[in-house]
Amino acid sequence: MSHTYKYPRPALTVDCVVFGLLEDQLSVLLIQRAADPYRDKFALPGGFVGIDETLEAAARRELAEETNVCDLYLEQLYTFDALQRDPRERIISVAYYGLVRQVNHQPAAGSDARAVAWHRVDQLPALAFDHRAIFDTAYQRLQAKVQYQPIGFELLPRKFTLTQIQSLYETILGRELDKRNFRKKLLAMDLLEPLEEFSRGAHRAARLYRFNRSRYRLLVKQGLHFEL
Amino acid sequence: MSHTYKYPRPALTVDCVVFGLLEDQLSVLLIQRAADPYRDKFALPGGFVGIDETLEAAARRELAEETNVCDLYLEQLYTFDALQRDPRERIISVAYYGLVRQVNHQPAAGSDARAVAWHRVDQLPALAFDHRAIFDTAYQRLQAKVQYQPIGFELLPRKFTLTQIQSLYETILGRELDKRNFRKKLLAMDLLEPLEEFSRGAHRAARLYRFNRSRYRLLVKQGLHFEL
DNA sequence: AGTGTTAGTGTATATTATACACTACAACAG
DNA sequence: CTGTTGTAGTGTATAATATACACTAACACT
Repeated sequence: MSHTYKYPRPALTVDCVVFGLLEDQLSVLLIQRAADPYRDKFALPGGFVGIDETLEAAARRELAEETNVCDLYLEQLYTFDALQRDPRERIISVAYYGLVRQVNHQPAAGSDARAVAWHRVDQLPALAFDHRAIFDTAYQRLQAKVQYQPIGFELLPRKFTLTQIQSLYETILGRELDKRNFRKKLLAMDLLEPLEEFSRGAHRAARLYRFNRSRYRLLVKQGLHFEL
Repeated sequence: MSHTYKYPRPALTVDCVVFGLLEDQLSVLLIQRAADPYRDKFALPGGFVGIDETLEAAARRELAEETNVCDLYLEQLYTFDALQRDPRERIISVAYYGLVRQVNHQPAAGSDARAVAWHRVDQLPALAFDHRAIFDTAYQRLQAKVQYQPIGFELLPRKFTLTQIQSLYETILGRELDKRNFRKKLLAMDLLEPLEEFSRGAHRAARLYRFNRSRYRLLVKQGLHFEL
């Protein structure tokens, strides 16, 4: 199981910036490395790309192996290529960012990872390699994207209240939004299906909504685009 | 000069979608392949990434070698990773898109290329590999990006008239724009320096302008962003 | 001197974004 | 069972922005 090439090739990895809501705080999934280099340091989950798998498949495999997280929205972010980003050898890494709906399925440490945990984006520890730069790129992209594509819903449960989604947007964008204007705009897009279900708990119950994915696809086809 | 790795690695290439204006038509730089696979077919310029060069450096090197084009705006586009995109072996390609100011420096065929030429984007021939998909992605990105970042200027000479830039935008976006509104918005951004020079030719001379890059950077820092 | 072609300019209207405050309802405590 | 507390839910007036639209100015050429 050894392979010879005429010219030396950069190694190829994927790294994943997975966002989720932990106690209503935007958080990122980090592992603590079990091996050198950067042993014990925090890092993004990721690993080498097999010869017979797509990048996205590699990202999903590594996430499952290292963190036990699966079934998530994943999208390619950027390819990081600095010459010295890894002290071992030349490694080029294709970064993906992901959104998970429930932070329920507790992440479980797997191979290569001493521990896995969610970390609030405003309280990140120092990261290994150039992972801080990768994270920054992902966070910027999330902030930009959330304003013109309805990906925020990927972070919420399938049924949610308008208040929930508003506070999600406030968390991501880092600023407050006007309740009435937010609801007006959001409902005007006609992407949310009101349900006959209501939230339970102390205080007045709020109506639950569901994101209508097929309606979204239809609107995109017709040239209309979501903008918040 | 032979290298052994424990596990097989995908090969890594860069491909470039270089846009330019040829006779006022948005065009793309294509080579005609000199070697198999896809010998004689049209393709995007590109090639393998060396172990000691960044992706952008590889893109610039390949462009210079194959097409003699240099000094251009270049930006990473997307990484293409389908399993069978190359019939020879597993190759992952990082695509870049570029904008060149003058289509003067006639492209000259170099290694790997039988011929190099500009092709209007609305009259592209069939392309080798998955290069059609790469081109489509690049064109979409250009159309999207031109509306919120002033990259269009990279396609024009350093001194240009308002009519020139308007018709450039019309070409890229594929629709007509209102002259007065376009000028109003563009000038309101305060990114163009009016010069005391005028175009020459048949008919009334038009004032020349210059893009003020440092002013642009300043505005971006202050949170203001270009939007057309 | 006249003709043809492009350069250059302002205003009125429609659309969209913003700012803002009260009532309705449910749970819980007493 | 009633009062208190905390969240849900709703409309309008104003400001800002986008759009639609037509004529005069300047130069080159005949």
